[in-house]
Amino acid sequence: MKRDWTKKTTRGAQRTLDAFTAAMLDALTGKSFEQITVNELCEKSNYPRATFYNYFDDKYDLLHYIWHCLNRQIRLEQYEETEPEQRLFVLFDRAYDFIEAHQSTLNRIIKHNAKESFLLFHFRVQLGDRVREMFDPNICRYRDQVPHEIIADHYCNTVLLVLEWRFLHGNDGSKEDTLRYLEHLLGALNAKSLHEF
Amino acid sequence: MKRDWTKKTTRGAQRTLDAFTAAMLDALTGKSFEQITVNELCEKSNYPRATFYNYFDDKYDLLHYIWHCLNRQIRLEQYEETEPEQRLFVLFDRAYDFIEAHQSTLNRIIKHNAKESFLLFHFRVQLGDRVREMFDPNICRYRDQVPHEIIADHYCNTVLLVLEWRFLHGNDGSKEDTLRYLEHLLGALNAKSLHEF
DNA sequence: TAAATATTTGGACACTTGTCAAGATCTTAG
DNA sequence: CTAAGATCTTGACAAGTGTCCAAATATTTA
Repeated sequence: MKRDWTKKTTRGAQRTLDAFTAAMLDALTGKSFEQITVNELCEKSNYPRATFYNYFDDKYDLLHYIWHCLNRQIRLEQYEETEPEQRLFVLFDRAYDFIEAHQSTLNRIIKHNAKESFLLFHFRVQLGDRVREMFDPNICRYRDQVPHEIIADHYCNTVLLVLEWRFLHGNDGSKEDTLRYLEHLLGALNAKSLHEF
Repeated sequence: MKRDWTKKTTRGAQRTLDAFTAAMLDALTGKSFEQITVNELCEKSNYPRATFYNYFDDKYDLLHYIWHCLNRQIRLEQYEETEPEQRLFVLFDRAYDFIEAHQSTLNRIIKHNAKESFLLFHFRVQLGDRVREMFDPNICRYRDQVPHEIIADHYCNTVLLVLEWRFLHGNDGSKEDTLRYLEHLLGALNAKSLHEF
């Protein structure tokens, strides 16, 4: 990470970042991530190698940047307006809709990256960080019995589990079905709150 | 993966595999995985580069081999003798004891690899594959309400979550405490079976 | 034991990687 | 509009990567 992605960028820098992002996403629809080289990304985007390294440490860093941008598109800020017990549903709802909207691109990518399970791993890590903020110690129920970090990670894991089952493992099914699975797995912890919704 | 690790190796081959394993583990106690080069592993183990590439595709492949060997040391075969409902406890029990036995080595490694979260990711993937075998469709309860792959992954995730909290995130606590957290998180799905144990 | 077969070794090769510093170009405040 | 300052481009570099092949060594088979 050569720059702070949360800071504003100049128009020129944004153009360059967008070009590398597009080059990577384009490359990913044709081959696996491991096969992609920095040279190739520079050829696709018509930038010299040194420019790439101006922005990113390596191709993994670019991937993290891309996940970061996509992650930002999942708007979870509204959870502040909702009851704590319903934040889990907000997370599921927003993430489901977001992934569904990008499903065709996603399918093209995983077609060539079925075995590169770490590809989406860092997307998961980043989302996990945000979810952990949603379920801080003051909000988590059962905080006397189980450490709140465990609760937060467990929520995050479980939401991502059902989403990955639905979108990554080629399973069809309605949003309602998927939600039902989620409710079942977390039944013990907050059955009431989810069912009430 | 240049060879089938499940097949028997000759004495000479085993000596070579052991040497590269030792070299990698030794290197990992001094620097991060990313900083380690194949050249370095060959110098440490006094083997030529070509020999390394005889056995492994790259350093990631060696890491997978190491996880594979460690994974084999966690004996889960006994689950066949137990009631299906208690297999989850067997998994927790064996994995806890195993990690505890290797805690000092583990600590030295994560000291230099705190941010390389993918380091243990593939260990997790491999263990996940074994856990999925433990909870096949014929065994999982609630199989009519939630797909069994989801149940199996959820079990695996949750066991690994509490173990990672305990051993990777620097939290102290007894095995009993850790088990209690696990029971709580999975309470809805099999509270009875675990409590009965 | 000796010949046949397989594996290991060392060096050479083409390629990728990440860094650097000097120069070119774009931005923006005055 | 212009000059200072920021940003981008460029080619060269040292080091790492993965493959190949022929010679050396080890293992198996007759």
